[in-house]
Amino acid sequence: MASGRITIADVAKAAGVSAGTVSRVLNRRDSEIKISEATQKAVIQAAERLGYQPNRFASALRTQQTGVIGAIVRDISDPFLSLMAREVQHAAHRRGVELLLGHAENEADTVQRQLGFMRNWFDGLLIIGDMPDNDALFTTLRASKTPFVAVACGTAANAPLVNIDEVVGTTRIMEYLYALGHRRVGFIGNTEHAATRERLSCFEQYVQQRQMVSRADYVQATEYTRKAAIASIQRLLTLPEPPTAILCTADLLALGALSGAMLMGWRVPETLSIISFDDIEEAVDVVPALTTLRQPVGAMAEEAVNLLLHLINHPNSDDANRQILVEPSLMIRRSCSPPIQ
Amino acid sequence: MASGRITIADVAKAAGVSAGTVSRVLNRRDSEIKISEATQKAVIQAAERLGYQPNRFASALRTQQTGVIGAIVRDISDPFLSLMAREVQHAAHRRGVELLLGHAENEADTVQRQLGFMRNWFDGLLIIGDMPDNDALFTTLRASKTPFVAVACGTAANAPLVNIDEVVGTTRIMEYLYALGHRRVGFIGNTEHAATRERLSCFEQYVQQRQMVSRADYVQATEYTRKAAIASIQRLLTLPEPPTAILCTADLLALGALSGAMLMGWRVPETLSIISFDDIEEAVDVVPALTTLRQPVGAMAEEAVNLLLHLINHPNSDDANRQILVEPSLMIRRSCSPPIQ
DNA sequence: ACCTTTAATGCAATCGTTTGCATAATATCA
DNA sequence: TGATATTATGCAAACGATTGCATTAAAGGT
Repeated sequence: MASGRITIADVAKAAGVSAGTVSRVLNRRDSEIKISEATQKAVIQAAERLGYQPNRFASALRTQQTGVIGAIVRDISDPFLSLMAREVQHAAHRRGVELLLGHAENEADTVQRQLGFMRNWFDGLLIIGDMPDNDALFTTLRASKTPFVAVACGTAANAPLVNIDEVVGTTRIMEYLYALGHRRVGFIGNTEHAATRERLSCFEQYVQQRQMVSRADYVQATEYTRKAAIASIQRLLTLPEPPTAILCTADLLALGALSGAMLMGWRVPETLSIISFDDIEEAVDVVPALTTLRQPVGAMAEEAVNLLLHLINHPNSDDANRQILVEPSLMIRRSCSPPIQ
Repeated sequence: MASGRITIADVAKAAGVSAGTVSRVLNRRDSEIKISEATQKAVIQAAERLGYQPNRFASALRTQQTGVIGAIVRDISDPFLSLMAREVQHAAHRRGVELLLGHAENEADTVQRQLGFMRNWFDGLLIIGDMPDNDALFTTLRASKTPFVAVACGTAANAPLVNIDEVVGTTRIMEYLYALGHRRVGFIGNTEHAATRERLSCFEQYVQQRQMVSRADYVQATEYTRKAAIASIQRLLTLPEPPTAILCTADLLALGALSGAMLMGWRVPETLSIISFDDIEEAVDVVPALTTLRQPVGAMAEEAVNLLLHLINHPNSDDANRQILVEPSLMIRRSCSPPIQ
């Protein structure tokens, strides 16, 4: 900790006032008890001169809050989630609060550990990405009265959340594919994630409604790794009647699918179209650039931080289950074209 | 914060002992003052039954330490650094201490902000990745007597650090390229990073020593983004006598270079070899899989945490400038082959 | 049986802030 | 000019854990 040695008492002495007064001038929220201009100057100068840094622990002990929020990220090295982590921190800074990140390793007991730890440290928590045992997590949080907001965990949870509108998003993708002429579409995603399940059900509904080709083996439930996506697409492409387009529920999977297809000698988009969700940085730089449904990460991060701050400051408001759905947008690039035959 | 209501006093009352005793049984380091078996049982049971969770702020206020360490990461959505962040947290957990992450946004003032904040909160700090103003940062840290370890910041800093041996690594790469027959090698890297400068100087030395083709425009100083790497390689490949192999100081840059080369119709490794540093997850899944110098992230993370913990527990030890260099290893995959002509 | 050692626990001060209440100083009014 | 309202500050009690010192109770020695 290396605590700066000088305390509020030192500043008080230097400024010739009492400790209470120092405290008041240093964090007076406007329209509170008045302090004369003269003492304000004196205190501030003294504090500056001595390089006073308040001891956050003493403060937290007394006030029961820390002014910092925590974010538990499912997997910090997932490109989409780390982007969200970055934006969320940025948004918090803009609002003048600190934010610290914890990585959950995508494992249930690590999540619990992080949770038990961070709950005591922070004024509120952001849950970023679908954890292994999402609902249990939310229940715990609610029970302990910890303010929290779930980000990018799907839209179904009974909790305050920020997410894209999955139905709108999936439909937009399917409409695009349909308009290009695709009737045989494969699906690759990790169905352990709530959001993926929502996308899948919307996908299936669309396929049925438009009377596209519906085959059970067109849907590949896979782990959320590039490697798994490679295996999945290889399975898809060796089917007797392979799909002409593949919908991946994340750019990460699409990148794997792309590698897998290339390894088998397919060409994207000439002989196979690939479309996905997220729009991570890499999506635009890879060859071919990915056509993907962009999640507006910056806007989502901002909404999430705002909502959390609101919940912290109004513990009993009726926004306790506010669900914020933001609109995604389709970034049309190079990985899709009309099917060949 | 949602502070669990019950305090040590409640536990004391329930167990029929004093608060001091409760404190002693709950965190007795072995071989200290003795407590009778009976009271130990009573206290532990009471604590369990009431679900007692110590208030970490009170504890920190009194003891001047928190039992958690912080890690400032240059850019949390950099694939290599986020891998390091993940491993570092894992290593800390194995050692029984908590670790929290902060993202520095790769900007000098955000670094300062994070620093001023985290210094007061944590027992020690890990600095992960080369920050814009590295040396100033270390000086500040040293001045404030904050225990810290620099990870993946190069080997030159006057600070306790963990890094690969850059000379060994770069030499290994160059020897491999030379053995394949390459004599015209391009270099892409962000020379604002200390590690990159070390690699560059080693690169130049090797080129000279082996009398390979040495041209100023073979060295492309670039930003650390895929996009910038694309631009760099395009410049390299339009040279009158373009290199036959490209050395990128990071896989991220290699991936950009790969895209750039493909866009211009070059084929890797058939007409151009690409080699790099890091070995991120994607390196093995991309097509062609990258030949790259692996940084043993897990081992580095473990060394870093161990060293930091040591510095925290022995503030005046003479390890204050311990430099730990670990050995990298070349992962030979598909992105390099002998030059064509 | 009394004195000394040892073992087990309680007491109370302390860490540095914040904040309700009391007080001193000044201004306002009759 | 004295009584009252107002303004600016000081005082001291929390917040919840840790820990040096004092104390009690039990054990050991002669």
